[in-house]
Parts: sequence; structure tokens; C-alpha cells
Amino acid sequence: MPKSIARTYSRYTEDALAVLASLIRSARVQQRISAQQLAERAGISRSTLQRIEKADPKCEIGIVFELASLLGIALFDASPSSGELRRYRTLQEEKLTLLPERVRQPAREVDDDF
Amino acid sequence: MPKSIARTYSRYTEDALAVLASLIRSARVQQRISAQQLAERAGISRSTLQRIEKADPKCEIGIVFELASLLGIALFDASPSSGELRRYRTLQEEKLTLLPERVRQPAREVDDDF
DNA sequence: ATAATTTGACCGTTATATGAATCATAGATT
DNA sequence: AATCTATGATTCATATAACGGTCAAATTAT
Repeated sequence: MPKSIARTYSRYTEDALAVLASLIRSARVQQRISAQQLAERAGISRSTLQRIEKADPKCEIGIVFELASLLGIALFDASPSSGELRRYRTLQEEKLTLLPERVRQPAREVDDDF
Repeated sequence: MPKSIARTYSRYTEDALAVLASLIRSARVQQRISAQQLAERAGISRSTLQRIEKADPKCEIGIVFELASLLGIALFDASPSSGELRRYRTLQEEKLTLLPERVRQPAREVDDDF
């Protein structure tokens, strides 16, 4: 991550992060699991869990999703136990194969206008 | 991330990552945006976008969500343009304030059994 | 009221994600 | 068919995410 860039995020992104963060904390508290316990089950440190529950954008998405999985939080409207996501994945990947593999800019008009 | 841990992910997590990855690629291709162009708009490098479209779990969640935002992909059933997510966020955060701030293990029975 | 544990806030270290660059391939347009 | 650009695959350098620990504060259970 060279060239330290101060990254900005859209409101939508910040809202989505905040939603997921509070869903995680709500689920954890409702299930009476301490931060330490959840972190251990997820194989992460308590400090990382802290950042996630604070909606820090700079966390590995895999870890965050794994927490959702452990806590039974639905992603893409599919609960971890339902198995729906697998089908959605297959469907979505099939759709992808129907699209062109590459995108190309339409050739510029040769006679450039002024 | 000291103590190099080989992290594992549940099927649910992998599916969710794959769904999001193919949603991103599908949207990008359908909107005829090249990887380079999208990366620039998102303020990331093309190589990072490549990893995200390959469902790599070790990417910043903020970047991934920002791509969803740019491409109009719905997170938590709310399109970026709708503004629904903001309300959902507020609601969810209010719910959180109603829960106990800490979790505590119920005290063990004093008269331990043998 | 007391006790004890959870949580928040740090900090230093280390593994690693990201950025930048290059090269080969091949798909899309003409 | 030919051209040209988009993509995939690598590699290296660097900023930083995650870890592990500590300490104080405060909430919850007794």
C-alpha cells in the first residue's frame, strides 16, 4: 500500500459498514458472547473485532463475513443455515459467463469534430 | 498480523464473497467500464480490483463496498441511490442502544458438583 | 455496595495488502 | 484478418492491518 492515499468513502459505503457493524454487535450481545469469546471462535484478535464493531473500513472482508457467518447474520438475504447463497452464487456466476469477457471502448470517430 | 495463521473460511463466507465478486464484475461489464477505468474511479489499483473480482477474502471491506456503491449494487437490499440504507442504519443503531452494553457469564454455581 | 469481568483505548511488532510496473495473451472491433 | 486494447499473471517495495499485550474504567451479577 505505497503512496499513502487518504481514502474517502461514499455515504452509502459508510452506511453499509455501520449496518453490518451494528448487526454484528447486536447479534453478539443478544447471544451473550463476549468479545474475547467471539474473537477466539473466529480466529482473530479482540482488537480486530473491536475495529469491526466500530465499522472500520480497513478490515479484511473475509473476516467480517466470517463473523456474520458465525452469528447467523444474513448476507444477500440468505441466512448462513439456509444454503440459499450457494444457489445464488451459481446463478450469478452463470450469468457472468453470458457476458462478454472484455469491455472495449467503441472506436472513436475518425473524423474528429471541432 | 504476526504469527502467520492460515485462516479458513466457512462455505457461507466463500459463497458471499463469490456472489459479491461476480455482482461487481457483471455490473462493470454490463456498464462497459474497463477494469482500469473502474479502478481509477474507485481510487484503487487495477491489481486490487482484480483480486476483488476473484473473491479474495483479504481485501479491505471499505474498498469492496465502495465498488458496489459506484456500480449501483444493492447491499442489505438497499440500492445506493435509494437512501434506504441510511434509515436502516439508524434503526439498527437504535436497537443496539436498547441492549446491555456488556455481556457477562452467569455466575457459576458455587456448590460445584462432582 | 461489592466484586469481577468486560470493554475501550493504547502501543510496538510483524505479516501482508496495496500500489506500481511489466509482459504475454487474447478478445473485441474494424 | 489485422489491430489494438483489456485482461491475467507476476514481482517488488512500502504502508499498514492484525496481533498480543497492558491499563483504566465501568457495567453487570451477586
